[in-house]
Amino acid sequence: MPELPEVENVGRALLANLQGRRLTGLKVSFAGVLDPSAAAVRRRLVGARLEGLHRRGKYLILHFAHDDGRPAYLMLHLRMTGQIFILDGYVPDKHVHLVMDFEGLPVHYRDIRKFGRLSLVEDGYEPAAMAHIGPDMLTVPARQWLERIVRRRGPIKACLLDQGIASGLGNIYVDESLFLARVHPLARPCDIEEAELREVLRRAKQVLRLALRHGGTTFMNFTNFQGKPGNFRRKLRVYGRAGQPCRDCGASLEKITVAGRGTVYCPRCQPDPS
DNA sequence: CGACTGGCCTGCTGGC
DNA sequence: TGCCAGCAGGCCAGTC
Ligand SMILES: [Zn+2]
Repeated sequence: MPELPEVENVGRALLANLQGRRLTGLKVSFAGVLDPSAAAVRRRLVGARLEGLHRRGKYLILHFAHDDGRPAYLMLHLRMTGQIFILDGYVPDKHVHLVMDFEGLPVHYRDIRKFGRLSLVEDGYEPAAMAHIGPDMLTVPARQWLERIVRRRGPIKACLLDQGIASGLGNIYVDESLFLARVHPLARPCDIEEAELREVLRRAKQVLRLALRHGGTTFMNFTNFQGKPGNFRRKLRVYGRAGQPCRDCGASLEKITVAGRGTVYCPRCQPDPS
């Protein structure tokens, strides 16, 4: 599922292929992915040029401008299974909901579970729709992140998934970050030493940067912009490895549910907080 | 306000 | 071989 590194790669791909091009047409086969409506998106965007984009966490905002200077902003969130294909000879299947035409170059939006959204917003950086989204996890200063998390009483895993504290981590990289920081997913930030919290942030940034370099983690639902699968999955330490031996100590990795998500951790490397 | 839960969706898997 | 329950999870609305 696309997390920060995958979304960053999508953004780079969009810029590399489409910057300066004009959106000349929009074919909609499932309007539910467009907010507030297919008609509104078409009216606002068709005819405008893609000038740039901005990413915060897993959100992308595409910056368009019409010839008269009028701006238009489209916020994109891929959620679980959203994908964008800009590939020669791509044949859309039943899960392709949009085809955006950029002066003859077709851009396909595909989403098996239909959780993803493309929303018109009023600002290119701080739209109202993102008012509750915290700073980007990759760049948030440690001091700011600590202020936002240090008094929380819920499980640290739930806090790392809470995009209002900092944005960008999903289930995969949360489990990886906590393993690397040797912190139990149920530990509470309000009980954790500051140095240990700092280590969680440091590891989270490290994991995100590493995944970015490797083109992201690819399951069956993400293809990076060259159409090649990302190869970060091989490097995962705990995610998807329940019951297998810890790569550090050999103990059998355990699986529990935290914040409604499957959670894998090493009972020896990440000792119980109680 | 913070913590927690259910619902949205579809494809895949395992049990019978 | 087919059927179906259960699982996967990011985010939001609703509840306490
Ligand atoms: Zn271990």
